[in-house]
This record gives sequence, structure tokens and C-alpha cells, in this order.
Amino acid sequence: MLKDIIDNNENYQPGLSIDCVIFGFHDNQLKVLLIKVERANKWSLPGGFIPVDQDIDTAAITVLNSRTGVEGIFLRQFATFGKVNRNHQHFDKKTLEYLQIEEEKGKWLMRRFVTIGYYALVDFSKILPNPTGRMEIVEWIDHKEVPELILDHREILDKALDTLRIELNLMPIGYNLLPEKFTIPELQKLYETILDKKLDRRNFLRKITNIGILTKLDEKKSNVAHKAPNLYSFDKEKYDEVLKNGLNQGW
Amino acid sequence: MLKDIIDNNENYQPGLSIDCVIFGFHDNQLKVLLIKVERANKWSLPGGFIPVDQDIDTAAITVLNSRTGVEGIFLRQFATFGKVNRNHQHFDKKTLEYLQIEEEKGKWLMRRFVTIGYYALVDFSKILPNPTGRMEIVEWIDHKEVPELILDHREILDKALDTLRIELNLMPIGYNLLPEKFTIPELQKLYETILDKKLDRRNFLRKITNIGILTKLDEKKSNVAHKAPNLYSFDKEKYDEVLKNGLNQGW
DNA sequence: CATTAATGTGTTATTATGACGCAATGTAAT
DNA sequence: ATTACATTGCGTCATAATAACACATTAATG
Repeated sequence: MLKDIIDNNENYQPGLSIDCVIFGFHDNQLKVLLIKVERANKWSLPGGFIPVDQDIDTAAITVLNSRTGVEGIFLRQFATFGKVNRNHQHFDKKTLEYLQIEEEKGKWLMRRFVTIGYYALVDFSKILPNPTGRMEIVEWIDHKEVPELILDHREILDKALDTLRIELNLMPIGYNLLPEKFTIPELQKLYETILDKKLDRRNFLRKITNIGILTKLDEKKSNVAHKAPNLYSFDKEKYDEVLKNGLNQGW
Repeated sequence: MLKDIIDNNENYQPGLSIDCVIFGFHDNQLKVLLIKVERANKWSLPGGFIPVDQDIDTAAITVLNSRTGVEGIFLRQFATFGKVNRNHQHFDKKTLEYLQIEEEKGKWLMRRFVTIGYYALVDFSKILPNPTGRMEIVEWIDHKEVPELILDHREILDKALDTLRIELNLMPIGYNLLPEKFTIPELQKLYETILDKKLDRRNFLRKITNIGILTKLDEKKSNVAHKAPNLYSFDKEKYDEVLKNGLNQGW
């Protein structure tokens, strides 16, 4: 908990934090995992601090696991945010009192903070949004309906989505966001949602299959209206290969 | 100077620094600006610390200006490096003594540091590599001949170049690296050097002119062996437009 | 059993790319 | 001066990638 960290703040990097933009996909919506601590009236990105004996990537993984309960997730650093006033007056006396943090110790929190942004892609269906033992609400929220966030978290979220959009042209995506078996229309919806743009069904199929990362299964989706679409899975080996080498070289 | 910063370390973000990979282009070589402080046997990237009352971007600009003397430069944050041991045992007692830094104050330097990486593209011809009043050697070094660097600076440099290679597909480049007037073969050499790959002359011309950011001048390069190539300049307005909107959308 | 709203599988025109050919130009050698 | 040579400028052609669209197929629904 926050109080434990502050009471032992010498074990953490001062003035430096991590914030995670955790993306999931459900009901044809790109969802973001947001949290709201008691007493707060705004939502925030899940974040944390950096133990002095942990790599920042490790600290980011810790943040992610503590909120989602899953491991082996796609996690990527995308930017660091360091405007002087980004956390100005974020913790006031009343909040510190409420959190039972001594005024002296509280100064550690009140200093200027720089935060390192990570974004994660996770399988919505595997995540339990509300792990026990935390005094906070954790919720998946459609990225188009994100309410006002604390500090510069809105800017961080936007930047994460921008990065994701750009990286969509450089790497395959979906393995981390979709269940093991999925349909092409589902994958297309994912792309359309991220890009906020309609794509042509038939051109999408051609382009996505040409990448060579999909395995067509001998199985159709059941319980659907209209024609049952075919199920696909990712060929993990080829997927990872393309992830490493990138696609769309350009030059 | 370093001693001044350490003596007033309460004015700087603790455990956080900035390192800049400054690229220039000259003699068909991609150059990197490296520095070597007295007494050190390894080179390092120009870096600095972050005043508590300055945005990190501002602090990066300061680092850049103090080393190159130019303003209005292309500067971009590309990654943050935070392995636990990245600066382990970098400053030892002897070095601190030499720098006339008290042992107590020196502890500020010995803690674990996270560094934010920026890369810059500058016009080689406009930079004075050795600004006066600094007890250090500043030098342009061909990126293929970079000697051993301190800490993880090699990793930072490699990552900067990787980023540059990727961004070459997303934005035009050259405005910041070439003189005002340049030839197509020069621009091609720049691309080839960054990508470490030969490109076809004729296809390059077609692709680069199709972007619509070049103005063909009514002037040829003089004093050259063989046929004199035509001079071009960038159409800054269109260049900035493409910079903003990006090229090669992909999806 | 026809309707409907999806999916699966094409075609065609246009554009971008990769791999070249060849003439023009200016320096350097004879 | 004439010629050789390296380099530039401006093409062509075959192939691949992309955009736009047509039509048959499928399964739930009334």
C-alpha cells in the first residue's frame, strides 16, 4: 500500500514513478483498465513506484501483475513524462492525513515527479479486474468513454494510443488482446477500433493472411447470428518472428 | 560544472539524468557527438541533470545547447534506461576527490540513476564541437568507429539509431542534418548511411521526390568530380506538414 | 421457406516498387 | 583536342501491393 511505501521511501527511487496504460479488447471496444481510489473523485492509470533494487521494466511488470493477476504479458515502455507541474499540489494535507502519512514523510510524495509510461496489451477474458485486498476500484472502461483523469494521465493515455497506432504498422498485434481462437472479423474490429477507422473486409483478409501468422482452424464460431465465421489462431512461431523482424519496411 | 551541481544537488531531480545522442552527417558518415572528460579513459554521451524547476524536455535542450551552441534543433525523447546496475560503481572515491566533491555530497552521485535518452539531428557544419570553458574534449565520431563508452551508453546509442531507422519510415529526414542546399545523391547517402544499406539511385529519386518536400533549385553543385549534380532545398512548409502527418500509413 | 445480415471468394483498375537501360555531363588522362 | 570514365538525369518494364467493388454462401429469424 501507499503508506507502506512512503514509510519506507528510502527503498524507492525518489521523484520517479511508473504509470501503465493497460489495453484490453471486449465487445468490439478497446478498453482501458482504470482505477479509482477511495475518496478520489477522478480516475487514474494504475501506477507504482520503483524499488531501488529493481530494473524499471521489472517494476512495471510488478505494477501490471498486481492489477491484472496475469503474467507473460505484452508490456512496452513508450514515453517518459516530466513536465515540472505535472503533479503539483496533487497530495494535499487532508489526503495525507487520511492516508495516515506523517507530514515529514509526506514530503517525499509532494516533490516533483517524473513518470515512465508503459502500455500493455492483455487478454480481456483472462483478467480479474478487481483483485482482493485493495482499497480501490479497478474497472475496464471503453477508451472512448474515459472520464476525467488525475494529473496528466489523459495525456499519457493519448500518447499510449498514438504509439499503439504507429506500432500497428510495424508489428502484428492481437495475440495478446484476443482469446486463443478468434475470427477474422473480430481481428478486423480490433484494428478498426485502435485505428478509429473503417477497413474493407476483403482487403483486410488478404493483407492479414499474407503476413503469414494466422492458422485457419477447421472449426466455425458457434452461436452467432448469420453465417458462422471461421475460427483462426495465431501461429506463435511465425508471429514472434514477424514481431522481431517487423513488417512494412518502407525503405 | 559537475561540482556546482553536486554542491547544490537539492536543486536537481535525484537519481535521474538525461543523455543525448547527437547525430550529424559529414563526409558521407553518420557522426555522433561524444565527450571525454579529463582523467576518463572512456568516451560518453553528452548528458546532464534535471533542475527541479525545469521540464525534462527543457533540460534536454539545455544539454544540447551547451554542447553544440545551436538552437531550434530537432530533439526527440526515445527511451528511458533504468537497469538497477547501470551506473554501479561509476563514481569512486578517487574520482570524487579529484572533482573536489565532499564524500557526503558525493553520495548523491553514487545512488542508482535512471536516465532519459534523447536523440538530436543537427547540421554538422553549424556546430562548434568544442565550446570554450569546458574541461572536456568534445568530438564528432563516425558511428561505425565509436570506441568503448561508459556505463550503458553503447546500448543507449544503439537504441537511438534503431529508433532513427524506424522513424525514417514515418517522417522525412534531412532538414536538420544537411546544409540548406544539397544534392539528391547526398540525401541518398544520408539514408544509406542511417539504414546501412545500398539503395537504387533511380528508385530513390522517384520515391523521395514523390513525397513532395523538395524544391529543385536552378543551380548545380560546383567543384565536383564528374557530372555536376543539381542542388535542392527542402520546402519547409510541406516538410513540416509531412513531419506532422507522417508518411507510409500502412493501414 | 423466404428474408436478412453477415461471411467467403473472387475481379479489376490503379499505384507503388524493384530491377534495369541509356544518354548527358564534366573531370582527368592521353 | 580527343577520349575514357565515373557519375548524374531521365526513362522503361515486370511485378507486387492496394483500393474499390461484385457475387455467391451461410445460418438464424420470422
